[in-house]
Amino acid sequence: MEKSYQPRDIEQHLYEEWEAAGWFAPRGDGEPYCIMIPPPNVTGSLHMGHAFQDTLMDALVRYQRMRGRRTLWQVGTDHAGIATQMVVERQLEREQTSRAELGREAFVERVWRWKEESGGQITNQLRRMGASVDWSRERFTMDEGFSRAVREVFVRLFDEGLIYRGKRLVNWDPVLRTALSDLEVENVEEQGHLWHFRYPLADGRRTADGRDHLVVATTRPETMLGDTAVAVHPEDARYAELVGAFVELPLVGRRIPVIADDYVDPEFGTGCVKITPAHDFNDHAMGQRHGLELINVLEADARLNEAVPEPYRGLDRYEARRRVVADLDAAGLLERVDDHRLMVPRGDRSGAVVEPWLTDQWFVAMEGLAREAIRAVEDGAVRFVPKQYENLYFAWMREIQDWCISRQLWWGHRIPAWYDETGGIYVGHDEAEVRAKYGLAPELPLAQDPDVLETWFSSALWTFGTLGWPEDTEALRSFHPTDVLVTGHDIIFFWVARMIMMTLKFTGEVPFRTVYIHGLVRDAEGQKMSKSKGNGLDPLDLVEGIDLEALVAKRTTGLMQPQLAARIEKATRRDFPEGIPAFGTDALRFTFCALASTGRDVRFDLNRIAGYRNFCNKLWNAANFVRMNTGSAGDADLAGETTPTLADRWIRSRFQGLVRDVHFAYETFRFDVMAQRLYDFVWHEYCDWYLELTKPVLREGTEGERRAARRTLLEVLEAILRIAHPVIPFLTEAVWREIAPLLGRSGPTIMLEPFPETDESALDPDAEAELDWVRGIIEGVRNIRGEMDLPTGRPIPALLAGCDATDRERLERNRTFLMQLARLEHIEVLAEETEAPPAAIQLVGAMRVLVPMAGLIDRDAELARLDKELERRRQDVARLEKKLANESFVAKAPAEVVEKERAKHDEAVDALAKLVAQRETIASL
RNA sequence: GGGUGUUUAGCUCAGUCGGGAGAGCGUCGGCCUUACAAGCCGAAGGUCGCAGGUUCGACCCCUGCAACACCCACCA
Repeated sequence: MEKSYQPRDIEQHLYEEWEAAGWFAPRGDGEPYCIMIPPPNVTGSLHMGHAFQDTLMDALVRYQRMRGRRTLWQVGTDHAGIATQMVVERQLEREQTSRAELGREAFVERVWRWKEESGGQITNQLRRMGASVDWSRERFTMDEGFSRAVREVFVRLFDEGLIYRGKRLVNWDPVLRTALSDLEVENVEEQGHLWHFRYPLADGRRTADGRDHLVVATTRPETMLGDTAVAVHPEDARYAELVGAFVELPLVGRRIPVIADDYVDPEFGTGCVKITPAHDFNDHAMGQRHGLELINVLEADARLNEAVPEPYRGLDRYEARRRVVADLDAAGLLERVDDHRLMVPRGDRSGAVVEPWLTDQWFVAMEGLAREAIRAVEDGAVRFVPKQYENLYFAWMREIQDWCISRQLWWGHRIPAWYDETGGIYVGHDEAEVRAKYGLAPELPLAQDPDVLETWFSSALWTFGTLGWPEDTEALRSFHPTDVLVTGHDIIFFWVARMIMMTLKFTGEVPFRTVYIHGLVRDAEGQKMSKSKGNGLDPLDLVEGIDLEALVAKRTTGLMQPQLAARIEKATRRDFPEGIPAFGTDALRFTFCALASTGRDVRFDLNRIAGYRNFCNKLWNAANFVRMNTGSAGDADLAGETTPTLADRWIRSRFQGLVRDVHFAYETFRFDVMAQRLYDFVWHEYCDWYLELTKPVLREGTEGERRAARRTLLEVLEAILRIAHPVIPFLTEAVWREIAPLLGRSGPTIMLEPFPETDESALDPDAEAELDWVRGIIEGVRNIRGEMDLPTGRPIPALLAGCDATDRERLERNRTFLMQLARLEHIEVLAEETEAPPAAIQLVGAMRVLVPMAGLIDRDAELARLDKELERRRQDVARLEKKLANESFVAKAPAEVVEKERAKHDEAVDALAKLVAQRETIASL
């Protein structure tokens, strides 16, 4: 083994070996356990969020695999319709061509080629993270089998009337020129204006106060060309007489009615609202209530169409806005313009302002599906961790709208619907089936719907589609429902809810029993990591390291907004002046686990990963020590008689506590607690104490004691490796292969060894109590040594005063430990009748630990130290006295609590008295 | 407008059953101590966001408020 920990030397080749050996596939006849990976975009790359969730899934999967479950971690990628199509379209743009120029077939062909080229990147990154997914079962959402499942679902939903086609007002992205679902629209607050226009009253009417016009306020002037009414509140006295009257729509000249509708807020603006039923969701609803005409004034690219007066035709919507405002102003109809903050709907991929637009689209009727899915969570068939996400889920599901699933894209699952020339709709797996199903003549011309399904429609089938549905496969029977879904809260609606609905509908089962929701990974300032902000980190850069220049280049190339490059570069040079060192996969994984506390986002801080890299190094070096003391260098006979020391009994007992806590942490998805316990046990118990206690035994112990120490060193280390393996698989595997043979374990890999289970018989409260006693003395002496600046190398004498029989026995049993770890010259019990020499003092329970001052300790320094301690004890006593003097405390608190406080009080009083006496002694010197 | 989460040491975060708060990093002091200087030993550092309430007792339970973050929503 190398002297220092070098992750790059071990990680890569171990993974290749695991994969080649087929150890990731389900094996054995244990109870099945299954996790489905949230399929990443096939043409994307691994970001911190992926690395985070993949780490958590891998820990769960490795844990269950080691516990003997027949474990499947299903892997695959998503075709990610819009995202992927956008990437390829941008490539075409650079080549001075376009998808229109290529044509549909060639374009789709081109996307497939790009998928083949780039699709390996994310799976390779997944390998580098150590993910123990079953590659032999890798799936893609557009592979033949999965596509069949998608068509099957569509056809069945259509045949049941749960999928329908209709002309509806939908969210339209005029840049991508496709419909979007409500979820794909982000409403962002932006600064805009509120324009006040005068609409002249028709037929010579006047308002009550004598004006000849109404004033409407709008944030969308250009849509006025499609107005078909002006609305007021029915109880608004100002306008009551005008309801039923008409205004003349400026610029257009159309007579439009004044209507009353209680949607109108009389407090806002003037209390008059222009109504454009074809271009606003609220106006559309009102139009339906009042039978208003729908006048569509926009083309697919948001330019104005033939329905508007000639001067505006063909103008972009913003150009039209300027013209409309200018023309109204020129006509004296612009009353005023206010600044106004408003929510602007933008497409989540393109960033374009989305238009409500009337088009023919396909929808899924959600109400019934949602009802079942709500019940599944209410009944606990699906459980969210943390639980509060269930409320979020319920809130959305109870207000659910029908789902627009058609997209005007070319990359995706083509909608399995055909039309005849009269608009008749036929749905089936393919054209032949459609003709047979509907009894259509072979010569009847049919054309397939040009649109594709939204990506989330297919993702919703992920848990059962990947296992072979609609066939009744062995995999489906074994692994469905899956056990846990690990995902971020940002896709609860997009994906989790839809999976629950679709899976219940088609399998009658829930897709998973537990949904573990993790936080989002943010940068050290708490900002969301994103390419456009240039604050993202590539997990592999943390694993392998990257120098500053390369990092700057990576963050500033290919930006959507190149003008940000300078700022990003500056921030990068500030945050990573030395670049990023190579921390290794294990350290990164450990960090993710340690940061994964429940219900909050995680700030990724380089200091944390550096600390956990140090932890890996610590474990590596501990293993080094164990090997040096147990390998062929010494006598390796571990089989003979052993005489365990206190240290051996203690560490085995403590290890049981670790095992118990780690199991509990996995059960409750507290990866942070698990990491904390591993860190604490390995570093502060095994290394700081057990290894140190072992040194004198190995040097001076009897043969039986030495053998016991070697065996315990090895056995506990080996068990540590197994318990830590799900988190830090590489380091543990590398070390385990060196260590295990010494214990006669011959398995080929740690990943198939059993996970440590609790063993009550190893619990040893006596040993734990006695070692606490030993520690108390050692720490007492160390405190004196540290406070008095006595060099570690200089042995000092110690005396124990106020000892009872147990203390004396313990001293004799543990003299070697005390001498060694406290670096003592000698240690003796001070006889009852003997007067103590001037000494620095530490209290250990009722006992006093004394370090004689002669020649070592300065009187004033010791007085200062004593005063500090005295002050602390005085506060203790005061607090406890006050508490016990409180009659209602004594009367009402549980007896054992009162008793405990009394004992604490007595001890504190006793300690204080001893310190006071000691202070007098020292002061009189 | 509605909802959720967060607020604990200089920083990043734990804190289970209500019984006077912990870790890592950083800081300060001492150590090259035969596994590890990516280390060892010791120390300092807290008005648990604010105000009330319940309770013998509150970081913890209740109410209100504030700040920050996020989600949802039709105020033109």
